[in-house]
Amino acid sequence: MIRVRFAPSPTGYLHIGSARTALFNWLYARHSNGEFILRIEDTDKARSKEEYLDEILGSLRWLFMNWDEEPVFQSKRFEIYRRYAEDLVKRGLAYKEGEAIIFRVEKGKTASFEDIIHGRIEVSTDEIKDQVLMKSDGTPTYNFACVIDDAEMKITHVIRGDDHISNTPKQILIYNALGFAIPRFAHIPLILSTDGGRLSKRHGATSIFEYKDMGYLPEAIVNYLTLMGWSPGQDREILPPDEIIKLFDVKDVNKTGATFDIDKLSWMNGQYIKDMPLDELVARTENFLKEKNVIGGGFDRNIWRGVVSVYKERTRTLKDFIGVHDIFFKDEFEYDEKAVEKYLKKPESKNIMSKCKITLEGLPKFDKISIEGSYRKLADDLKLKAAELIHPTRVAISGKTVGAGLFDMMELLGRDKVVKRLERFC
RNA sequence: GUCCCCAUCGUCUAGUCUGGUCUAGGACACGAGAUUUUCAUUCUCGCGACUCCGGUUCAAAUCCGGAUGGGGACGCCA
Repeated sequence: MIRVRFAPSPTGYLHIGSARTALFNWLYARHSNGEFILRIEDTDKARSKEEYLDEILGSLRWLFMNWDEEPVFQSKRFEIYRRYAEDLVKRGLAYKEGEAIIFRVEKGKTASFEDIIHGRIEVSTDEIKDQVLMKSDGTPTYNFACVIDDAEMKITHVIRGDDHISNTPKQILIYNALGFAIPRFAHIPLILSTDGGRLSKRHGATSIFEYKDMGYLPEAIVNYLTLMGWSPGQDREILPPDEIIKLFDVKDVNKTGATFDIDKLSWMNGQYIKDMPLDELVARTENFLKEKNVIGGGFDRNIWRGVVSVYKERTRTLKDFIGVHDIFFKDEFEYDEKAVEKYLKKPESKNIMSKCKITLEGLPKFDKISIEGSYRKLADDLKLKAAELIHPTRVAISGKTVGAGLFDMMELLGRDKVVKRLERFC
């Protein structure tokens, strides 16, 4: 039985890099019918916070990562670490220095391990200093608690970031001293920020919930993150979670650090929006708008359904739907100044808008086919190109030069709103 | 500074293990064009990379060595 773990430290939000580490663990567990365990590394009492833990767990759930057992908290296991440390002292493998317990590293040896991704890695123990096991304040160090927990939790594969490669030889020494079986290790490459170096706050959003907030879908994030360091081959890129689970294997993860590219994430998010069944997208956009407190009195789900269906092909994030919502359900929305200037401030503009208005008021039926017919006829009568009516109308009713098909928009808005908005420019 | 890891288009990657099918494939971005009432959709085309130097070989992106570059670690942080 394969058992992997994700071991976050609740001293900050779950960021992109950690989420990817968690994801690779989770994918590997699900792929191999194994177990995915959570261990909370809260030994640093000063920095660990409950709210961070909640956010981390919430982020994992949001990204579909379910775990199989109750999470293990290191803060509840201090006695266990102490016992192991005392035992090492008794056996002469560690010594006390004040309240601290320190592991003695024998020089002139080699600490080595076989990494699933990198192959064999060897380090001379001459490079390794004696290691603090228990700190003076009675808490264990990372490398000590990590070894004991991975062993006691029967973790078979330790999948973690590249930055832990140099910790591993130290941990190997402790595994051996304690007589524990050594798990398999897979050190996955880090995610870099655009200027190289670690991903950090300075270079845009790093926390998973910020991406949620920006209107990215969890399945798109999972898909995108998986592709940073792994590829299913056959030039495939859009893969729903189920498909990824089927194909993913840690041994296929590559060794090179990857730079996070939000443009590609956005493109991918747009693909997921485009391909999502309409009713699901309607529900999800509605939830998103509710969370953002955008939805007010005038909201109508049937109209929204129509709106979503004409906009879904051209929308990249859920957040884009906020502006769309406002156009259809609010009377006051932003007008793009330049667009107004370009299409509605010409000498003849008022006259044209008036004619449009009168035409629309006279229509027996206000559906897109009738509207389009009337507009094309009016353009003919005025000896104008249809575009010369269409563009100003679009700006007048939506404030923007871009959007869904104009006649779709007009039908969805309904005659009253369209006429009122045209009046603003008559 | 010491140790470790890595090295294909601007970015993510395929190919590297098992050398020839790679004058290096795909995607994002970018540029041009087409369609469309506009566009943020779609389609077509284009741009664009094997870090360098040696070696092995009939043949190297692929194997070996070195250099350079980048990243990581050197905490009683995790």
